[in-house]
Amino acid sequence: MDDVETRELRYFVAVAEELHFGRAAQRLGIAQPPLSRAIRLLERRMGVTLLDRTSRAVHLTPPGEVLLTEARRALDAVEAAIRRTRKAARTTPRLTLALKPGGDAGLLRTILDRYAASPGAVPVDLAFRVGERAAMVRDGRADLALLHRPQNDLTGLDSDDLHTEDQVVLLPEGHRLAERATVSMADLHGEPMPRWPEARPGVTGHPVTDSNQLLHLIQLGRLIAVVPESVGEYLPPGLISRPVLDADPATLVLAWSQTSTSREVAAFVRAAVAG
Amino acid sequence: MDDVETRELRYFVAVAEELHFGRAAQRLGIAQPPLSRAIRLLERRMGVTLLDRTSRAVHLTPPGEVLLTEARRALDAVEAAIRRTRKAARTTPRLTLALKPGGDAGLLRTILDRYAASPGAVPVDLAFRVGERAAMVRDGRADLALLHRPQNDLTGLDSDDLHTEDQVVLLPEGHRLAERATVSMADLHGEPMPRWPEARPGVTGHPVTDSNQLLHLIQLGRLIAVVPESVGEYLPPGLISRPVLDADPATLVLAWSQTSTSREVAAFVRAAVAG
DNA sequence: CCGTGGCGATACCTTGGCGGTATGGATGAC
DNA sequence: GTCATCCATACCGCCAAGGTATCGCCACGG
Repeated sequence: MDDVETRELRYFVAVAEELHFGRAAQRLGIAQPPLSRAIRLLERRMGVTLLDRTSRAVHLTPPGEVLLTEARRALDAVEAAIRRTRKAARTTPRLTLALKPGGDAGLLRTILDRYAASPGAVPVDLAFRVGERAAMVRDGRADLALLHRPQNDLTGLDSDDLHTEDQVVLLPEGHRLAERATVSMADLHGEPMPRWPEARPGVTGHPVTDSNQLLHLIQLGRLIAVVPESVGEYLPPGLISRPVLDADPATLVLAWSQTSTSREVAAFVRAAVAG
Repeated sequence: MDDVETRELRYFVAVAEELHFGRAAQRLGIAQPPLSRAIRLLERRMGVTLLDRTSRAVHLTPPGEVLLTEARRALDAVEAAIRRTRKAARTTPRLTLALKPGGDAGLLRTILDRYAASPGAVPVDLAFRVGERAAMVRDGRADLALLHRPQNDLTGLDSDDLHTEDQVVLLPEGHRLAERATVSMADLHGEPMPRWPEARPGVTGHPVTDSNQLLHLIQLGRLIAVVPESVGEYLPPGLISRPVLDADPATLVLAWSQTSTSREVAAFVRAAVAG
């Protein structure tokens, strides 16, 4: 196979995202002509036209669309390789656990204590992120993450279930559903819902980036949200929660990379599921 | 992140596999000194010692082991990107379906007919492989594969179940279990079992590469094997099958890449599950 | 203890190709 | 028609990848 270098893939991704050679070159920190040449060379070697260029506009061809997706994936894999290698070289191993603030259903304290008491335990760093937690595990920035099934995409990850709980809907006071003791998914149809970063493709809704923002938007009557009941236990004033009887239960899972061979990750998982 | 090129990863993988700079250089078609230099440069940029070298032997360090695994994965991703892009560029699309000879439980004829009758159907190439079918889908050599769950590792693949069947054990005539009408998994404990190429990590057993070889080895009394009952229907002389009552049923699945956006793959899957 | 052979590292040179600047050529806006 | 925009082409300089020759180290045979 004619060798394709990561540099060429990075160049292609930049152009494909910008759809503009000049801006892409600027983003890459090189001049435009070498970029044009590099892309043309890549196309010749692959024997495929990746971009339709007129002097007015640049478009991706269908194979170009494919390469954009696949090249991003390949570049992620290269980055993950480097990160995991560097991590493996650390003399003092540590674990990084990615989680959403408040997204541990109250279990984390026990898990951390139990892990810390196990032989060979290493320090655990907590990385609080709203979205991107699965991506962090995939590319090696985190060793473990607390995710929710089915909300998160667990592709490429191994996981163990920690806890399943029913879901509730968060409503502003005075909402038309606030008088009901319980609601069903059908009642929520048409209501504006949040879309978290890194949700599975196909999920639509109002983009939100953190939970305070979400609570604020609900309080203002702009959104409602379905969340695990443990999240709905302590709410700021102006918000109420109601059980959603027919919502799929949310399962809190502990996830880690399928490629992990780390003794520390295995020990942490053991501690987490032991209870 | 300091850019690492695929060339450097290929060089590292070659050295890590050969554990010998001279042979690795020969395999790569370059001279030994540039290879030594490239590896050293890679180590400096990553800030990690990957290889312990004495003038007598070369060993992988623990981070080197990690990089070997991860670099292979990353190189596979790059290759898959190129292959899928080229495939997408073909003016006359085709589908490639990887399957094990006889491993279709008799369903394939119907599926192919139904797909061929669907609008927009394209020619389907069949790739008969014993192992490696999942890998073919992952790296783009095949668009679809018939696999068995839980025997195959479906990581990175989407799949739909086609058919579930109970399993039987294949025995040579005169085997100690041959007189029994049925057996249980416990009865098979300690018996020599086959290990197919590309089995999930952790599965142990006598390596076999094709089904004729397997049948022959069973006939010779060297092995026994648990297989789906459709495989055990027509057996060469000297072999008998007995139901294994408590074996997990084997599910024949149709699998394809999670990253596939191909209209043709989607149509084939629809045709396959429609019945 | 001293050759000898095997192997990776070092030194030094050559060259391909990557990136830069200048400019051309096509196209749409007015 | 004129101008602006934007990608392609032409040409140049330089770095780094690859080649050859050689060194230094170590295991092994005698």
